[in-house]
Amino acid sequence: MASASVKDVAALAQVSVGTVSNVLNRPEIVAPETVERVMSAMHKLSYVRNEAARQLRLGHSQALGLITLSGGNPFFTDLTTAAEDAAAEAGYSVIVGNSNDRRDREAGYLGLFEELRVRGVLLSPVGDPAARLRQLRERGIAAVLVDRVSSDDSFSSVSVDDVAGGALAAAHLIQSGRSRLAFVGGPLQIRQVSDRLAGARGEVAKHPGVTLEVVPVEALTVQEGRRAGEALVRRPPARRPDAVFAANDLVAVGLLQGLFINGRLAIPEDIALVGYDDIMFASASVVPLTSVRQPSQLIGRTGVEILIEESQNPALEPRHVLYQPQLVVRASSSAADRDAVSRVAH
Amino acid sequence: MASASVKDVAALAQVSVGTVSNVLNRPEIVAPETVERVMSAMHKLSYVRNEAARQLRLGHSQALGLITLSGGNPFFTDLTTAAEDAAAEAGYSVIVGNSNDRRDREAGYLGLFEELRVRGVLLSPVGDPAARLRQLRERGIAAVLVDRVSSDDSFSSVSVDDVAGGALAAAHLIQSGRSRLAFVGGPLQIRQVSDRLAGARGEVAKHPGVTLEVVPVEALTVQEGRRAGEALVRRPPARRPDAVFAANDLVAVGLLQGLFINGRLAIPEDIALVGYDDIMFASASVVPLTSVRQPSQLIGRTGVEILIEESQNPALEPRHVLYQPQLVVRASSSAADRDAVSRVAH
DNA sequence: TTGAAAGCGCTAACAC
DNA sequence: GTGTTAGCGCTTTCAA
Repeated sequence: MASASVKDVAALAQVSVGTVSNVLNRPEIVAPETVERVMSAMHKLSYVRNEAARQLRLGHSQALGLITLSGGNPFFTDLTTAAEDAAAEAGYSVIVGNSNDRRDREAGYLGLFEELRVRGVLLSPVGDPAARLRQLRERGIAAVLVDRVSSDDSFSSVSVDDVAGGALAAAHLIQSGRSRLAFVGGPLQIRQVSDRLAGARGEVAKHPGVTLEVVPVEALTVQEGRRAGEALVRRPPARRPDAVFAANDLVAVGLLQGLFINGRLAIPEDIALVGYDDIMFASASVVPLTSVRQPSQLIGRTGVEILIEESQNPALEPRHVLYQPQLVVRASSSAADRDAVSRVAH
Repeated sequence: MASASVKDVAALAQVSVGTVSNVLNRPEIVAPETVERVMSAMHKLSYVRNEAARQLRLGHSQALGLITLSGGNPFFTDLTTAAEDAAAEAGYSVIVGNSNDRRDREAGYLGLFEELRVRGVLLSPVGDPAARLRQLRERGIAAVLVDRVSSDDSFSSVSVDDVAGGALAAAHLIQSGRSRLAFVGGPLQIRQVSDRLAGARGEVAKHPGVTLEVVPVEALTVQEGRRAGEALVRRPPARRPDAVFAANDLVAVGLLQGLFINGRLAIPEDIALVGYDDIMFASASVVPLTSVRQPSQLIGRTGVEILIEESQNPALEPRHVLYQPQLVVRASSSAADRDAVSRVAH
């Protein structure tokens, strides 16, 4: 019942605990015959190394912390899986926490990771945690941001150009002949959200006569998107936008439910819709969704790689990797695409 | 740089380390004025408790392990979130791992959790890990299964009646007038999959003239579903099923892509489709999906609650909680529903 | 190649 | 109320 320790193994194998530790960590320096004997003792006692003791002695764990904005968003699950794979290859494990866009939850995980003495933290920040991250750095914990923070360039970042992505979406809508755009997203403290909006604004500014309205939502979820869609439907038609850019695909899917399924507006005829992330459900939604694609797996993998390098060498110059997003056009913004599909349906 | 320890705090506050430990763990037994002094010293040194040392001393961690079958499946993300909430309320944290239906990955996480000396493990098993779990139990680590394992009733379980769910789906399809059913799912070693199939088989057996074919897939993913759909499309129409029951909604969404979007078959006219889980994308898919709903959050919460109780009292009798699934009918299996929606679209 | 011993930071039992 | 101390299981010098 009480777990066997190195001591028990040593006793059974008739060697010292130092030798047991050596077969665990540097088997090449101990005599093959001794290795054999120790291994068999471990097996007999079903010995399992105590990670806490190891970590206490070493001064830090073999884990990385990852804080995502939302566990339900396929963009982050893809990113997470890739991060775990990259970490595993380097012998690290990953502890994942979701802040759900809340500063207090982010702070909570940062505290937990600090107590756990993780080697580094990869995070999609809510607001601006730079001060907190500097404190972790003091303690030897590296940090890499998914999406850089404005106030402190001393932390490496891996991001996608969200301003460019927002511009891409708005330009496409304007080119399709739309002039009353709405941006549905929030909270604006999230950089991804405000950048996508800024990109769209920049594009709108280039086209006189085109307007952009902001419809705020409390979170980037299907539910909030549906609520926003229902509110839009209740407006008199003349006051409705003719195109909507959603801050992510979850919101876009919710808008589809609110506008199309419940609200009975035609997409894209009445309102054209563009989402963001190109999650795997985008192409299979009730009206296939035009979306801005991000390389989620690449972001996760690159982030972990930089994090591991920096945790091993804190003196490294911070790096800022910026990937470019890509527009994927489908039926929700293009009548041609819509008809191609709906003709088949009947 | 080197982290401050209780010793440093004690020195600065001019008390002993025992007192520092007491303000950390039982502040009510130390004089208010002393608490004050110690707290301020902690703050000055930005002291953060070393969880590894605490855990080493205590003999176990304050964490629970959770192993899901798939991180990309919204059913499991819902379950996970609810589990985390329930754990947090009781002062535990949750470490999550995805086995992706692979035994070796499941074994890997079980090993990691054992090294971490977690208090308990909640898992959706691949195959039958009962022997391994008994070994963890020896070490004082409790286990609760999401979906019970046949070979050992001594572990508590929280599951949904998958046999009933499969019967529900098949009965609905047969009642809608279909007679050549196909079940798309796999691997069959996963209990959820084989039970859903068994339920469907039982229902089919009651109706002479109705057949059920099994179309195996390697994993319950959108990609595998799409592949299966494309294979079905390539068959001569007479050899195609007139109804498909997918082992989960991810597969169903993939089938929708393969059959409808790429294959240009009419859903439900040519093939009626039923999925499983009722994820939030089911109602917003290209043809809204009929699905069997499971109480994912309730499962996660109940599982954690039982786990915590059992980790505190290993002598408890194992419990088996069984929830009932519920059929949600949408357009993918019912022409009436489909027309209601598609009429609006034009 | 192996053994002996110190010490990582913490908690809890016991003494004062 | 507070101080002293042993020891959790491990790794890593240093000696032999």
